[in-house]
Amino acid sequence: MQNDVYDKDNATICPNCGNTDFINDYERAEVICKGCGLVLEENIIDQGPEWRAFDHEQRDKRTRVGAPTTYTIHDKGLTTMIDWKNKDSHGGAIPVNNVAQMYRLRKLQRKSRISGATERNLAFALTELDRNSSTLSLPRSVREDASTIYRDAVKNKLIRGRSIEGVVAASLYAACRRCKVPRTLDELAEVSRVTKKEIGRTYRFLARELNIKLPPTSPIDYVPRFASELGLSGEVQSRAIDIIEKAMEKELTSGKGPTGVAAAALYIASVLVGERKTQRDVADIAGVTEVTIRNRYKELTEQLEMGVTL
DNA sequence: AAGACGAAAGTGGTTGA
DNA sequence: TCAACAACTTTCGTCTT
Repeated sequence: MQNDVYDKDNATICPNCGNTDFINDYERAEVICKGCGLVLEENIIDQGPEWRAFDHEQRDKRTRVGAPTTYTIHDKGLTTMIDWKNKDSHGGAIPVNNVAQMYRLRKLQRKSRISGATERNLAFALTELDRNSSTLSLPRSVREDASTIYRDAVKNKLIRGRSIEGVVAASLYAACRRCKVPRTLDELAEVSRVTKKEIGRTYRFLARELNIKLPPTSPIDYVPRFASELGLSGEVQSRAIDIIEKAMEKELTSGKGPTGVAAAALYIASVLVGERKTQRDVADIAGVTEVTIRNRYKELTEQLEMGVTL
C-alpha cells in the first residue's frame, strides 16, 4: 500500500540488522524491516481512508473532512472566517445597504477569535511553543502533546506566578520525555529565554500537579540522536544500545546521568566498530565532559568484561 | 601534537535531621 | 534551614599514539 518510514517511538534503526528502511504493511497490520524482514510492530492502524478513489474528482467527493484539528493553535484551528468578498453564497452581490453590516460582522468575528486574557495567553504561548520546537526540530506529535500539557496547566491555574515562557519550556520538556525523544534541560534553556534551573523547577511542579508520571529517561533514547549528530552508522547505534541494555541489567546506570551513559556507550561502540570518535567529540554532542565519559566508560568496560576487546 | 588518562578541587542539587 | 553527600565539572599534569 504505502511505503512510509517506520516512526514508532521515533525509532530509526532496526534493532536486528541496523537497517533504516521500513515497510508499513497495512494488509497484515505490521511494520517490517526492509533489510532482514523482522516484524517490528504488529496491529498497526491504517490511517488512510477506508474508501477508494480512482480519480481526483472522486477523491474530492468522498473526502468528508477538512483540516485536522490541532491543539497547537489556540482555538484548535476551528475558526470560521467570514469571506472578505461582498458576495452571497450564490456569488451574487450583497445589497449595498447590507455591506456595512457585513463589515461590522467581520470585525466582530476577528475580535471574538482572540478574546479575553486566557485566549490571548494561549495564543502567545502556543506561538512561543511552536518557535521553540521548530528550532529544536521536534516532530509534530511532540508539539501537540506539549500544547495539551500547557492547556492543562492553564486549566488548573498553574501558570500564576510563573512566566509563560517557563511553563512553555517545561511543557515541551515533559512532552519530549513522554514521546521518548528526550532533549536535555540545557537544550531547552538554549532556545527559550528561561534558565535551566527555572525549567527544571517548573517541570517538576507541572509533573506533580498534573499527575504526569514519567519513567526516568533511558540512555537509549539519546542514542539515535547523538549518533546521527556524530555521523555514526546504524551498526554503532545498535552496539551502543546493546551495551546500555547490558549495563541496565547490572544496574550500572541507576543514579547516573543518562546522557553520560549514552555518550560512553556510543564512544565504546564507535571504537569497537572501528569508527572511532574522540572523547572530546562525543562529549560535546552529548553535553557532558570527557571526564564523565571516561568514568562511565571505565565502569562499563570493567563490569561488562569487554576490556580485552578494546 | 593530539588525544587519552587520572587526581584534586569546585559546583549545583538532593536529602534527611 | 543547614550540613552531608553523590554526581558531575573544571583544571591541570602526565602518559600514549
